[in-house]
Amino acid sequence: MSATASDIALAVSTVIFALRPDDQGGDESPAPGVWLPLVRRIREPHLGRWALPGGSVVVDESLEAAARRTLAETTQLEPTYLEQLYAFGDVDRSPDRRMVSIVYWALVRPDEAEKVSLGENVRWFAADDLPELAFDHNLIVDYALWRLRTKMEYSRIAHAFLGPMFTLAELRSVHEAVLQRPLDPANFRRQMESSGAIVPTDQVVTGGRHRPPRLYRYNSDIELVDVGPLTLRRSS
Amino acid sequence: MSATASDIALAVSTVIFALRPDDQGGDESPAPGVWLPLVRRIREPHLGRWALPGGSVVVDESLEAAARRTLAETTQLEPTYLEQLYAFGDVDRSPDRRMVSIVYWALVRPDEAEKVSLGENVRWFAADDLPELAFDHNLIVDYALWRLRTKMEYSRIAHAFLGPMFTLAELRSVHEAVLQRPLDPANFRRQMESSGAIVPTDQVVTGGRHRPPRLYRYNSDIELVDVGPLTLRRSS
DNA sequence: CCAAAAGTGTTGCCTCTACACCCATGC
DNA sequence: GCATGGGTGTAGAGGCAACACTTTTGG
Repeated sequence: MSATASDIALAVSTVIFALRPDDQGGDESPAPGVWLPLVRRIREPHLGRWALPGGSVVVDESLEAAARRTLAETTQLEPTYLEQLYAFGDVDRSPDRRMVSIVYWALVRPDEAEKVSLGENVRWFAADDLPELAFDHNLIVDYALWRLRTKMEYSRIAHAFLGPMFTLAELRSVHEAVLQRPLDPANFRRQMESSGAIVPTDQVVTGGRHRPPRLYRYNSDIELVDVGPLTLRRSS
Repeated sequence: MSATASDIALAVSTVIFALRPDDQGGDESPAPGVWLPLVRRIREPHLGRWALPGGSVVVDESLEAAARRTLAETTQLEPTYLEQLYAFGDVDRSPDRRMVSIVYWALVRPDEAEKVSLGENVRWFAADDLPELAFDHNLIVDYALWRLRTKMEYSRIAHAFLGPMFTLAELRSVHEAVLQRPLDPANFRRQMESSGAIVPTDQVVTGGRHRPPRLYRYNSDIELVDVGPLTLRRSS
């Protein structure tokens, strides 16, 4: 009950999602799946196990800044989307000392994902085929996946996996990869168009073996209204 | 970057909602509104201002347990519903030292709400007519209100404001108070019945000036599937 | 009987889904 | 021409809002 500092360690961790082909050396165009990078622990507890990237919060940075910093330090990633997930603080979640983790979840584009410096201690894993992770990180990833899938259905976060311009087929394949089921191209098109979330450009993609698809851009005016009043915090 | 303890104070706070008549001494049956109890700060910073109930986390209790304990200590309330809201950790949210607050939000029944020991330092406030609160607590309440209203539309949390048995009119008045708009009794009945969330009992309420309404009970089998995989944590 | 709230029926609108069909390009 | 994915049209099912209507009580 000290008024100046606590005996509880405060950390941030981040679940970063990217879309990658499920079979990297196999077929020419396999359906993409959800992957995430993990880092190997180089100290006890859980030495050698894979864990979410993260670290301690420095006293003069916000929680979100801490998430971005530790993410860059461990994986060199700069996410296009970053949102708080949950604060995990059960008493026994770390074997050696009491630890409270503020967990964020993030999305990165495939080209950004390539910048991850792979090595002995950083690797990509398919989100639905993880080993036993350190601490309660399996539970955390499950929750983050649930949030990703839930939010993909009612919100417009799919563009965070893509570049500034994209075809409707690309956007649809993002949804299909996350939701793990095929979507009707015709209905998907109408839903996206009527939502006002995307804006057609006057450019098309040539070079395919078929009719050239139109390129779209995200409509930044119609911003997602699904974070509630917390978006106001950015302006203050 | 110490590995044992941080210079960051860790606290929990809770936004507790209850339904109360908006005009307490006025008309015979005014439409109820959303109220919350606040405590007056008895030390700096923000001495004298109203603030959310809360306190420090003890090293051997979970975050949720800390929320329940501090809530009981300051207001004697034991909520029927308690869920984590958000972790607030901006650098400048407390003027004297760095503080990270894990905020919960809770619902209590009106009869429970009466147990609050009112006095100089604890008072109920209408949620849409608050004074300037300590720290960033106005923002926090706004966010909690948004979550309450959003969740009321897709989830079944309204019963947390009621006792074990209730009429459809009572359940509807809870929705109307939270959503601040009238609902069609006929359509509301069908939505609730078809959702399977409520079970009719064989009891009715007599004594009114009209046809006696049937009493309903909540169906605990169909539990809310809207918290995701985190509900599994309770069993572990 | 009358007032008032409980409870039921019905209609029309809107959205989503499934699927048929046309369009534009490379080969 | 033909294969392929881009893009449009459309009929049926289901959900929801609005509102008319019947039922059951107290006075």
